Amino acid sequence: MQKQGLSIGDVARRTGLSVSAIRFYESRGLVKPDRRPSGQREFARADIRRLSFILIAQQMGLTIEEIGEVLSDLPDSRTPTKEDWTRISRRFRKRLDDHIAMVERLRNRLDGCIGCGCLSLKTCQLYNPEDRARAAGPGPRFVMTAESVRPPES
Amino acid sequence: MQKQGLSIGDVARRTGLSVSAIRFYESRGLVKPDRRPSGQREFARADIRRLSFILIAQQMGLTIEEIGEVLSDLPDSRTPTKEDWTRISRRFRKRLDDHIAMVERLRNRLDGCIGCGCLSLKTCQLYNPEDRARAAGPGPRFVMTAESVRPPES
DNA sequence: GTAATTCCTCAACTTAAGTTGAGGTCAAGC
DNA sequence: GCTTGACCTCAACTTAAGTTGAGGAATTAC
Repeated sequence: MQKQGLSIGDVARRTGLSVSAIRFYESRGLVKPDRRPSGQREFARADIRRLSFILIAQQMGLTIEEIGEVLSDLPDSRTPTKEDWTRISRRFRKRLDDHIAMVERLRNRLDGCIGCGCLSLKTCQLYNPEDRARAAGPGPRFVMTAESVRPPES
Repeated sequence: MQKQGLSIGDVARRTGLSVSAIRFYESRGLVKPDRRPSGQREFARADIRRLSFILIAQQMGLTIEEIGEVLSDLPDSRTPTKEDWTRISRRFRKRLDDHIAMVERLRNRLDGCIGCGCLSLKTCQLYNPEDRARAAGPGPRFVMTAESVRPPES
């Protein structure tokens, strides 16, 4: 049982992440690898799970910052248990449910518009400005995209 | 019947868009207002509908470029009819359906993981690297976010 | 007739999530 | 024993969808 810990390259290979992405996640506090005397990073086996989790969470639309908050619920001292991870996964379930409900609402409203063919400013619900995302300001708009999360059979 | 056309400020007021956003959309070819002799933009009434449509399409996750392609299906010469708009809306319906299906797939897989509590590298489907979005490279990741599209009753 | 708006262009800035590259150290293979 | 290859840091670049501001012209309001 080699208790040597993994190099960043090992972790990259096992997670499919790029080395630069892993360093970036560290800079954001999502992983905290040890350092060897030489200064090189030394990851624990549990970090692979942590990093894989980041990928899943991103697929669900969480930002790096949000993921950091979620992960801060994991114990820092001991290696996380099944229960630790399960508790966290359950929260995601709610998020996905909310998201699906919202998209279905949008679809229903669009259906109404296809039906009436209106797309008219006064009558069409889709045009209701109150209803618009209040996410104004510079920077990219983050929205749902079908492409960004690939279906199982690519 | 004043056939004067609308100033950019008028259009901004009626759509809820900012003046700078409208100029930006013009720079991307999504609207093509006339110019007055003085150089000021002059919008047609139909442009309001065009711009409102952009907002809806964005809620559905289309990029500006994609929206430009969709809008290029509208006749440039005559004012678009109900049928023109309906045809375009119908395409969105498909997009939304695909998106919902994908998120539901993701949810089902997460359910499996909550059930087994595994989140284990070898067994958990969520960790399958093949399954990961192949959208690598710099720039922001565009993903579905529940917050970015506000529900009707804020 | 002038002051206050509104409009014009163009360049630079913003955010997120990383990538790319320069310049330099460390470890492994032969 | 030295040459690859892996690793280190830090700064600059990328994309999307706009915003902000400078510097100047046109409209409107009184």
